[in-house]
Amino acid sequence: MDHRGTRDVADAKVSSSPAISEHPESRPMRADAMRNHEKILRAAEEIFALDGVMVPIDIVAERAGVGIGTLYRHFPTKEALYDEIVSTRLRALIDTAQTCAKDPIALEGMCTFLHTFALQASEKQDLFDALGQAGIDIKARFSDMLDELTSCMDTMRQRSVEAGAIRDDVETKDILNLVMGSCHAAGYDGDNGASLERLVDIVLTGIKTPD
Amino acid sequence: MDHRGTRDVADAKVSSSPAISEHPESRPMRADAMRNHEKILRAAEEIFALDGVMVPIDIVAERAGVGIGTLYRHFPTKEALYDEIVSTRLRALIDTAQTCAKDPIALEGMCTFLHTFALQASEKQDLFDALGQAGIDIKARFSDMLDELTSCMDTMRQRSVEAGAIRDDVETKDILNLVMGSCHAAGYDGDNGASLERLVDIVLTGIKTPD
DNA sequence: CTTAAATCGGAACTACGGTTCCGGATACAA
DNA sequence: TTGTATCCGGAACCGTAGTTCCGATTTAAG
Repeated sequence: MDHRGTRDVADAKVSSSPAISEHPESRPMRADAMRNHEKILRAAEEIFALDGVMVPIDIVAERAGVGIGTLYRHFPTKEALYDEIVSTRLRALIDTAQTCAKDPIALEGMCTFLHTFALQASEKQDLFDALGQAGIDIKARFSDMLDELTSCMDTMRQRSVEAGAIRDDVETKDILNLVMGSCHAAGYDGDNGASLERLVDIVLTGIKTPD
Repeated sequence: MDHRGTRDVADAKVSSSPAISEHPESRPMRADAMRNHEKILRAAEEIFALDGVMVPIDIVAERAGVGIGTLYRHFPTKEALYDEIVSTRLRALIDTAQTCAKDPIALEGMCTFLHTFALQASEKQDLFDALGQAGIDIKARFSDMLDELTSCMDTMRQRSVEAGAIRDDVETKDILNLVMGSCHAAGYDGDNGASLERLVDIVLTGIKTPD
């Protein structure tokens, strides 16, 4: 026992160059605009991670050192901004999942992934929100990515079951929600990392086949 | 394995007689007023259970067949109404916990309680909200009851540990949050009961001492 | 039946968060 | 340097949810 890992993965930066690609014909975005776009993204990343989806939009603008109007020029909607951030994070998580799903030792991959997953969800409040809490509609927004993620996890689960490593009567989504519960537990104590690892291990113990 | 139970407990009715006790001197509450008080409480119970804390207050009034003004006459605040409902439910849960804490077989009591707890939290959305989600401030409102509940659970946990039945490195609050995670999982599928039992069992397996 | 106190109902007020709009400022090509 | 297309800022607007207020209605005592 002791499946730490958390690898390097899943801490990608939100980037993309809005200057180009939008309308290949027109002039590139003005320098100050690009700078602001970046500042907003940066601020949103920090604030959403800390306070989640519920934070008022003007807080983000303020933090970015930018007016509300400017923010809305770059992102037509609060949701649009939120999407940008969360989908990037989800994308990174999916990449991790895909890697883990290929681990020669199925259970090993599962453990690694769940720990990474838990860490990310507890560090990034927005991700956490998107993954479970909040409105159902928010979930719908990322449904395709969610499906992709779930399907990766299902691969891990199935392979582990076939290897006789975990119980065959547990659904993938159950595992996911159990881990989310762990995040919730660890989150509200300011209790960083330490206990989260332990909780995830409890869940893992629970889904393993009894020796 | 198969610790069902869910006993009879924990389904108490919200009651109390507002007519008396308020001002022992003054006249008793008018008949229609008492009827309305009751109707409001009844409606709130149903709606909060179904939709949680977030439901607009006028929905409750409407359901009770009463004007908003009337509702506010009886409960000066949305929170007041919410308090009434949730604290009654919490009280019932504490009673169950106290009973379970006395079970001669410590682990048995723990299992019974956790299943009851999970069932209640998943059936009564408001209880669920109060216990975890939502704002931290809501939690603060019931802090003394929460403490009482936690202390009961801690008794169970400690006795189980002493009996060598469960791991000694798990905190009470961890257990609670793990179970909440289960509720969350079961809740959003309209998946009633069946899978919830299974999830709680997973958690229980996870916290037991390896054979 | 009369009448005053208690209660009812819902329009209106308040606070808050998202979004729009437009006069003024800025970048940058000519 | 100048002109203009682009961008900035934040006041104002809108919808939503909680709460207050007061004229209309009802209870029940005399």
